Amino acid sequence: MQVAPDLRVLDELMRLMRQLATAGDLGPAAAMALTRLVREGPQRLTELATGEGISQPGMTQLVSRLERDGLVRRTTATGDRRGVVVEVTAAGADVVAQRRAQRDRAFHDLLARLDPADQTAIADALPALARLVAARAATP
Amino acid sequence: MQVAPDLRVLDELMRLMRQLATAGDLGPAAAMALTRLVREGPQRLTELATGEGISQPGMTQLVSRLERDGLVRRTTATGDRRGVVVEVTAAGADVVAQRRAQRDRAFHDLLARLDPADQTAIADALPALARLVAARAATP
DNA sequence: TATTGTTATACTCTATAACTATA
DNA sequence: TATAGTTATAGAGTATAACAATA
Repeated sequence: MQVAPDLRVLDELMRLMRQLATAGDLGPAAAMALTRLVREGPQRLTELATGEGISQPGMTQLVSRLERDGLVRRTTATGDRRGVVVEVTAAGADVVAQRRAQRDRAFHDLLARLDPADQTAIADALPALARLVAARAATP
Repeated sequence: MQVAPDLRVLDELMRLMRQLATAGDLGPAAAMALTRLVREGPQRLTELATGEGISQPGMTQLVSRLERDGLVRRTTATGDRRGVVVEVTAAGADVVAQRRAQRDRAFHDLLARLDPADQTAIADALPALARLVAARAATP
C-alpha cells in the first residue's frame, strides 16, 4: 500500500486553474456550464443541472445570466413543450475558445519552467487522473 | 516541445475535490482559509487576505462568518492596536482535521480502484505539481 | 399524478467605494 | 498622510420550498 499523498497541493492547483483564464469575465460556474455546452452540444436544462452537479433552480438562474449576456439561447424542446433546450451562441463558443487558449498557453508556460522529469510526470498523470475521476462517477 | 495536455480533466478533478470533504459544512472559501490558519498559525487579517487571494473586505466578512460559527477568534495585535490577528479555535482545528481525514480516505479509496501504474503516475505527479504551483507564485 | 421549469427567499463568496481608528 | 480594518452595497452562485404548465 502506498503512503497517503499530501493532497494540499491540489488546493493550490485549484486556485491556480481558476486564475489562468479570464476571457469573457465569467465566474467558475458559468465557465464550466458553457464549456460543457460546447463539448456536448445543446441539451435540456435538467440534464445540464445534473451534469454540473447543481440544482434545477440553480441552473435556471445560471442559464438566465448566460442568456442575458448573449452566450446561450433557450429554445423549446420539440415534442415536449415543458422542456427547455439550452444551446451556445456564436459569442458563447468564442468565449470558450478564447478561455481554453489562454489556459493552455499559461499552463504550457508554467510547465516549461520545470525540469523535463517534472513535465513528464505531470503529462503522464493526466490520463490517470481522468480514470480517477471516472472511477468516482461510476460509484455515486 | 510536448503536445499540449488536455486540461479538461483538471476541471473534473476540482469538482471532485470539493465534494470529498463535508465535515463542518464549510463552503470552499471558509475551508481554505481555516486550513491555512491551521497550517501557518495565527496571522494578520490582511496577511490572510493576501494569502487567500481575496480582498481585505472580503476577508473581514469571511472571518466574521468563521467567528460566528466558533471556528476562529479575533485578537488585537500586540504593538499596533489597528491590527487584528486571527487564530483557529479548538473547534476550528477539529473541523480541519476531520475534513482532511475525510478527503484523504476518499481519495485513497478512489486510487485503490486504479491500476498500480496509474496510482504511481498520480503519486509521482504531486511533487511536480507542487513545483508548478510554486513557479506561478514566483512570478505574479 | 408526475415531470419540467420558474419564482421566492436565504445564505456564502466576492468586489469596489466610503468610512473609522490608529500610526 | 498612510495603514488596518470595517461597513455599505452589489452581483455571482447555490440551496430548499412553493408554484405553474404540460404530460
